[in-house]
Amino acid sequence: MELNEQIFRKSHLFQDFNDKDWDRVKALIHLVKVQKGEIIFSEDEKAHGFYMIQTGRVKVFKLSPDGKEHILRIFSKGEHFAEASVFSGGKFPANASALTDSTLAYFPSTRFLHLVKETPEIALFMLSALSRYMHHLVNVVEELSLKNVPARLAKFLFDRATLPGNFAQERHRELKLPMTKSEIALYLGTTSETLSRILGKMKRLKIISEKNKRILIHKEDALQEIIRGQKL
Amino acid sequence: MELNEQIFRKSHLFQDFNDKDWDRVKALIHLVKVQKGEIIFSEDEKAHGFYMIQTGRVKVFKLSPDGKEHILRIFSKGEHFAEASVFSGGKFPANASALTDSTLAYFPSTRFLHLVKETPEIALFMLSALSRYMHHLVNVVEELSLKNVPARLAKFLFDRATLPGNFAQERHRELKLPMTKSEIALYLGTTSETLSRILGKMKRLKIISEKNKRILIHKEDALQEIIRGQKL
DNA sequence: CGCCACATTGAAGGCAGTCAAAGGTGGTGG
DNA sequence: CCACCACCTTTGACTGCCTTCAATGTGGCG
Repeated sequence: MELNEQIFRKSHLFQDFNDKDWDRVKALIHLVKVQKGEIIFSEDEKAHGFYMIQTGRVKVFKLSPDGKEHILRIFSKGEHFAEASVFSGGKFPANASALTDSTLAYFPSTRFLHLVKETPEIALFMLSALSRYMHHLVNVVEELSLKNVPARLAKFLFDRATLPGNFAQERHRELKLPMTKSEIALYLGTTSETLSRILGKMKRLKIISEKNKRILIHKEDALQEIIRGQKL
Repeated sequence: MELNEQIFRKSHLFQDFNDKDWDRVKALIHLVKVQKGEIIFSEDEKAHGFYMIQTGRVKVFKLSPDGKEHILRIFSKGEHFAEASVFSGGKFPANASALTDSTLAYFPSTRFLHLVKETPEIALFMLSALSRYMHHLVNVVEELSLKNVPARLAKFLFDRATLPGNFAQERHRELKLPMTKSEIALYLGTTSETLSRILGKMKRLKIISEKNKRILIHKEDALQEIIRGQKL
């Protein structure tokens, strides 16, 4: 196991760094290997640093008192998480565990803060990254409180299908399900049963179809209507 | 109408600034007067700067396609909002309007970014502020998806009652309602009718009582149980 | 082949939203 | 000073989305 620099130098956090700055960042990194299912950190634990993924996938999630789980986000190669806790100087606001065996680059708070103070560009990159994530969270709040489950699912499907990398020129948009349906349900703040029912209804209405873990979107306009609140 | 410097110099964003740095910040400010109900900015409008409140109260909210509103947060004197959009360089993620006649200090993005580049301390303060707000948003997401309305209300009451400034040594915790009940309902992602019913139930169970816009908490433990998911 | 996790389907019940109407409250102007 | 008005709050009845519980179906893998 060793550091794969390319992955990190391509990340939006470090992409504009010159060799000198990058060397200083690199010096901070501790590589950490975690196994599938392993807890990386827990809510309310004192935050000591943040992570960037070299290989594998990690989920960041909240637990309710009775054990119900809501996945806030799933991170994969090149993405970083828990960076906010470095600056708030407090506790982790959520839990993180590995979905697959993973290798993580760990950046300790104190040394990283030191670096930021000496390199204002880093601060601006991080501000930009945090701002974008905040924008995302605001949208999550909107969807949870203002939209019903069909709308949230429709948006999820549409967003995934229009990601760069999926061919938009095709007659029908298509997406690969990035996680199990149970996980998607937790991500959308609902249950697998409800998700299954709504997917079933969409299939019956021929809005979508499914074929070995891939969803085909047949009626993009109908999907848009549902996102806008049109009842299914 | 003129700039009240003290309010801003006491804010956590600028509190550690010396006179020279503050003068540079001050030079950026445009004072803006808005009337009750006036829109300050709208979602998806190009973000051009951020605001800090000199007097008055402002709500930041999301609208669903059919006009339903969810208040993300209410800001008052000395607080700043929309700072994230400065760094993401994109659009406002939500709407803002004045709850009362207000005077706002407006900081244009480009000039402020310039300042940040030259003053690393500001960057750190902003990182810290954004991190805390993100922490808050993550909690909002948790509550919306994992907790029912009674739990969200109970947490709201408890948090308000334990704010520094409210006397914790009193036998019964107490809080002043910071906004109308309708606004609280929107803030909690529910309706005024539902809020009214739940408050009524809590009063009937003698968990709380209300007396001219103030809530008295009689059974703190019961409130905690409700936060933890105990049914009302 | 049989296990196990994931997925689907059915039935039942509850939480909360909507609609409607009545009661309360504060502010304004006559 | 009080009457009016606008807005907020409360209460009732009803509806429906979604969760929960339970049972059955399915697919991958040792």
